[in-house]
Amino acid sequence: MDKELLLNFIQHSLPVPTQTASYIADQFDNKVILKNDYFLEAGTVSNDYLFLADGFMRAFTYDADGNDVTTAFYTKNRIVLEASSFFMRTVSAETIQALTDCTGFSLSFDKLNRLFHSVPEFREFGRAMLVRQLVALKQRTLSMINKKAEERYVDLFESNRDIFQHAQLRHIASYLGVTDTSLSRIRRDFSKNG
Amino acid sequence: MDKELLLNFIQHSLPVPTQTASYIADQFDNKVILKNDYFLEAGTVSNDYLFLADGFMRAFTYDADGNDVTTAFYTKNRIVLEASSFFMRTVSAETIQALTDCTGFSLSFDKLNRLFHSVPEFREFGRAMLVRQLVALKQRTLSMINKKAEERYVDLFESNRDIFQHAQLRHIASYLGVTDTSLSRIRRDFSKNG
DNA sequence: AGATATACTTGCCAAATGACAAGAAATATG
DNA sequence: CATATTTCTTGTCATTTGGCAAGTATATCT
Repeated sequence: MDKELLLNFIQHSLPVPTQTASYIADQFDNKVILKNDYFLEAGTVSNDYLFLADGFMRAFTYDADGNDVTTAFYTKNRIVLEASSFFMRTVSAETIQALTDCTGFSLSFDKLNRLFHSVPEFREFGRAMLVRQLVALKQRTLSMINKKAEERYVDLFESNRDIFQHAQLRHIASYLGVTDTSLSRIRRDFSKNG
Repeated sequence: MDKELLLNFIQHSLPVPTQTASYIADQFDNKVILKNDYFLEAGTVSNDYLFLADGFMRAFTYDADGNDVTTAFYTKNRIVLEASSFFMRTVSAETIQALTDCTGFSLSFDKLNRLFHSVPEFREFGRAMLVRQLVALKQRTLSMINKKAEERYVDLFESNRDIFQHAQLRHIASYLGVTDTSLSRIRRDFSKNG
């Protein structure tokens, strides 16, 4: 497994010389997570920042009635991170699970902090990481308020069609804030009228 | 209006010499927002970080049916900020409104960035600010999933009783994710059984 | 391929929530 | 202080959504 994709990602995120980018990439460890295995378990502290080179994951928690609720999907060439637990060193309420076999590159909390000290430019990387996480969460929160489930479904379908290739409809349903029964009805109406 | 409260807040957030804290505090401008006026309007870019010295505010947006939905409450001695718009320089989907006459100290985006350059310790302040915002948003998002409205009501009542002194019940209702009708019923059941 | 398990759709019914309206209470205004 | 306005509660009714179960389709395993 070579680190080309990771190197690409770093250079795309941060304007640093190739040499520095290589040094940063070298701090990452190879990570393999088999289908259905966990990258992070609820009740534990997240200790790894992960660049997902290949595969597909989801985060989930449980609602007040004990139903499994998907809170996020992660696709390849993107970051997998439960930022709140990772940065605050608190136990996570969410579990992150591989939905297909996954490979990627992980950076521990300690190594990330060492990079902050040894590579000054990397601090900007940290700041950008936080802002990105915050913006993504905010957008999702707002979309749950100012869009109907049907609209969120269409958005997801248009923008992230690959999710439909990997995730089960009940995972997508709970991500959209409805039951699988309701999603079924949304899909029926959508294929008729939409 | 003196800046003692602000100075206090800064020194509590950041281990810096009094002189440095004073210098930071000097960058803030006095801000007065009268009851019902806006600190931030939806559709504009947030340009101010605000330390609320006195008063009470709320943030709100509209749902798909056009209903006003409260997304946050802000109490005195705390920060008022729409982080996503402020840091990304994008238009805000939320409006932040004073529910009582408010006074505080604001710092513009430019001045904040200048502080990052002129006061190295301040960068840690920025990082901590982002993490706090992220954690708060995450906690709220999760509580909307894994607690019932009744439980969120009790939590809010126990932890933030002053909100009930200032906010209208319909604002609290939408913040909890229910209509004012439902909140009325929750309160009735709560005063009977709880 | 055949058998078994899992996932998806659909209909029916129940429960929860919202919409609306009327009255009571609280607050603001002249 | 009296009136007007706004907010809160509560009842009735309608709508939405979920729960459940049966049937269908799809995927998995040997």
